[in-house]
Amino acid sequence: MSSGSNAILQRAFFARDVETVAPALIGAILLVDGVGGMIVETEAYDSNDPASHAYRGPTARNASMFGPPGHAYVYRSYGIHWCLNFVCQMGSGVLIRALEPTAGLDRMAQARGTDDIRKLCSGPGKLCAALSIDKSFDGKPLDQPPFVVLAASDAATVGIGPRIGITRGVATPWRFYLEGSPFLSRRPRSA
DNA sequence: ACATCGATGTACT
DNA sequence: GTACATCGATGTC
Repeated sequence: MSSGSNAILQRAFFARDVETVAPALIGAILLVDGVGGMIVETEAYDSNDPASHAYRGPTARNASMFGPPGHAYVYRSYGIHWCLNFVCQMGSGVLIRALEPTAGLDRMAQARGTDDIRKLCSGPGKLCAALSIDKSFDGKPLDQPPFVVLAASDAATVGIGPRIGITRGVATPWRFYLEGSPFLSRRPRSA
């Protein structure tokens, strides 16, 4: 299948503006301890963006967003779920919202309590549960174990739309997804 | 199809 | 006290 070599994405890949990195991650592979799949949905957040945790500057929670690019920013959402971001240039990050599961399906099913492949990783909280990602992963480099992030092997058809679940910055269309994928957190509005 | 609700850490007013 | 980058369950049209 892969026409390319599925190169490991290094720090330089992430050290760009999120508006560029977020769509470039569609079709990339994310594994944590060998469990994961293909990234099919992302959102971009930068420090000028009122929807971003980084908007009001560094705090204890968002410190990783102001650290070096190519690292993880993991935060707790609504007091319950964990969510994973890839840190890009200073104070910006890409929220990983959905995966198409390809590796370690049995371990994901156990962690999520369902066998339904479409429900394993179809949302930012779900995929962290499926991959057993928690706060202990915050600040870890993405180009070293337990993370593996591989470049997309084929050009993806990337859809663009408004971000989900925010109340500010709603006009900025920074949600990116693999067109037609059945593994998204929500179905995009059809044209 | 949509609306509402409960679970609750972290940051804000 | 209120809001929130969520999810799953429950209720209604």
